[in-house]
Amino acid sequence: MASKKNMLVGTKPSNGSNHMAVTLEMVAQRAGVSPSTVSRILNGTAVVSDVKKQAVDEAIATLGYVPNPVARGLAGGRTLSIGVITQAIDSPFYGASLRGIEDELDPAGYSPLFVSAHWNADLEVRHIDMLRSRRVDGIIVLTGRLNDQALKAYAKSLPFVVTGRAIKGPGLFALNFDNFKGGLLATRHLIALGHQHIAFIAGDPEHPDATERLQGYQAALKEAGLVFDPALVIPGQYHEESGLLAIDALLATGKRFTAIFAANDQMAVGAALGLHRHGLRVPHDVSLIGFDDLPASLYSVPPLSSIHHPAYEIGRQAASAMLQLVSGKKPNLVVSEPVLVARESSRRLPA
Amino acid sequence: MASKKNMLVGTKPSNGSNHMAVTLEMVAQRAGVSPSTVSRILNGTAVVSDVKKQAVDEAIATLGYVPNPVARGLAGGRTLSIGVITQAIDSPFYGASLRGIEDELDPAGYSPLFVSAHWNADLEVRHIDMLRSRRVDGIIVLTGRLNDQALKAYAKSLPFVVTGRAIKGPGLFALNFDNFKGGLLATRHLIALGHQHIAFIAGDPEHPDATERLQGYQAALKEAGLVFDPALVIPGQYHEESGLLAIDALLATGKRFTAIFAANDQMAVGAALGLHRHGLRVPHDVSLIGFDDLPASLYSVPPLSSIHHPAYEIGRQAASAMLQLVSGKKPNLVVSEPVLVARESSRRLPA
DNA sequence: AATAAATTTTGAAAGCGCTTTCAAGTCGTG
DNA sequence: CACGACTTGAAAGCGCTTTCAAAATTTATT
Repeated sequence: MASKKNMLVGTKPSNGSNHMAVTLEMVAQRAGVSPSTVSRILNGTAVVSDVKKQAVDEAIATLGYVPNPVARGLAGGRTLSIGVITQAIDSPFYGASLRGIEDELDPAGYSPLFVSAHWNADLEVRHIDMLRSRRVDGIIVLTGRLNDQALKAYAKSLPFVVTGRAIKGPGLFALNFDNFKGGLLATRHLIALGHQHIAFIAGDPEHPDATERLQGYQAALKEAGLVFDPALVIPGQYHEESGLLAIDALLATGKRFTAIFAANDQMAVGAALGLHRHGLRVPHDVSLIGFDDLPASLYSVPPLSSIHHPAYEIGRQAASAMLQLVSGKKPNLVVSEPVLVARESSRRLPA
Repeated sequence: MASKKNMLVGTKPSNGSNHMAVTLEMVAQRAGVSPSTVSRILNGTAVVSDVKKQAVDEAIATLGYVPNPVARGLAGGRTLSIGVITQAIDSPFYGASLRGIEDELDPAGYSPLFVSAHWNADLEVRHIDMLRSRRVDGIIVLTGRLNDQALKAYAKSLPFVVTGRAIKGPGLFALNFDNFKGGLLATRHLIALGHQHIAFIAGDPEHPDATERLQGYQAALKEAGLVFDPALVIPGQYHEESGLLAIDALLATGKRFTAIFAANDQMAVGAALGLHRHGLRVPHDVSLIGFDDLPASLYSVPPLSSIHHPAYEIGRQAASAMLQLVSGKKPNLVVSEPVLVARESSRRLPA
């Protein structure tokens, strides 16, 4: 029983795992077809007769064949990997988005490639180039720093999904969250509780979302007929430390305030500590509301009122949109609206 | 001026980025040498005459050549990527380690491939196989669930660096943190402050680190001549919720306690809220200490005393060890010792 | 000094595992 | 029985690494 050709055997790596590098060619041989046919079945790039398909499917099953993504990538095919540019891999906010991306990509057989750009446009460009050299099938940019122009240019050669901005273009999809409305909701909440002197701890003005939240704050004040006092808005950088410092700055102005709206939860937490240091109690002496509704905010003392920002969901949606994009479809998703989550850090102002 | 052969030109992708896919072959042609020579220079796999090396270096520079990691991977070479198995990409604790890994790998030209195993051994295996099919050069497992046996087997074919356990083997390096000592330190701190009735909120007994911390707690009690009361140790799962619940359980026992040691900061935070809900103030009524010293613990109200667990540093060290491993060296690192960070959540028991 | 032998540098060519033309082979139909 | 519509295989890459052997040097030998 001489084999027709030289039989392929596959190299069993001498490691414990029985991960026999079985190749497409071995599958072809086993099924009695050509490698091209196997490839076609795998990718559905052509019609193949049922008998052969059956034989191949069986060969794949018994051999436990798994396509090699690296070879695929080289051959010009897809690598089944998606680059994800985040600003900090350990950010409590983006972390949820990353998980969403992972959860969505995994069942589809795609792997995310996470890189942190640290709010630095140059680094962002470097990472995009790196991801392209690694032949990712698409790139998701979470609140990037690149200008729309550059993004559009990149999107011409590779699918892009971006969050935190409104932009359109071929091979480009954007998911934008309504930060203005969020700011509006937060401020209205405080106003509804009877507060008239509301301070605002702002985010980095470099971030569009930060200024949008500020605008929401101003709009709410205006619709309630309250005066906007610039002295009551303290600049911050979106991290805890700046929330802490903001309290000192705020108190130093000598201005009266009974409530604070922080542009994100991290600063709100810092502010809470700052108030505590000055002997001010939340919400007894001052009401506090944040923005983003981080998982941890549920457990701060007291639990922080906030504007829910669906980070996890946004991650899933971004990944879902990317999946559509790579399969040639046009994504059609809308990110959900901000919603107020009133907890114990804000309370009605005693009459 | 006829060119010798057919000149290679390189395909300029029609995208905005001027990312001209220049190949090694083009470099070779430009420098007047063979591709093999260029490859050898790039990888330092053989001695090359200075003149040629010079010519190649120049060609690389003017052409702006960047090796294609995908092709490299296929050709059996390295992919310059390291798989990293974490338990949850959005974990506040592991996040810091991931950042450390990223920071260490990046300058070396390596890219991390992060995947979450969600404390599930099966998923861990699936991910390891996936990473291997993607031809990563090594795998870092942060506190995995796999048994040492399996790990050793895997390490035979691919460098592995693991944290959270003590194990040795060829191609395998482990970084272990002294959880026992950490538990000892935390408990001693409370004892030194005069506390005699110290409750312990335990972590998931499935995790060795959790039981080690418990042992540290018991050892400290013993050395101080205090009795160990099993009723005072409440089981938990390392997340906030279980800290919150633990307080209810603790209070339900009717036992007296003036201090609590939570096996991690997340549970400590939950416990803080639980105490707050019951009208108990920290540290006035009960002192509280956590474990891990998460970045956020600095900003809880009041700032949480904790045992510093150098997550970021561990990440860097794991990556550094991996870099050594892939370059054939034997890593030689020791992870730093736990250190007590006393903040405002623990105070001396009034006499 | 001349040549043989041992070394070292270099290039040709064969893959790595898969995709994708391109053309040949099969059938069905008018 | 010729021709269009499909299915299938051969073969050429993708960009790089790596034998293998030839070419260029150096060292040894008489």
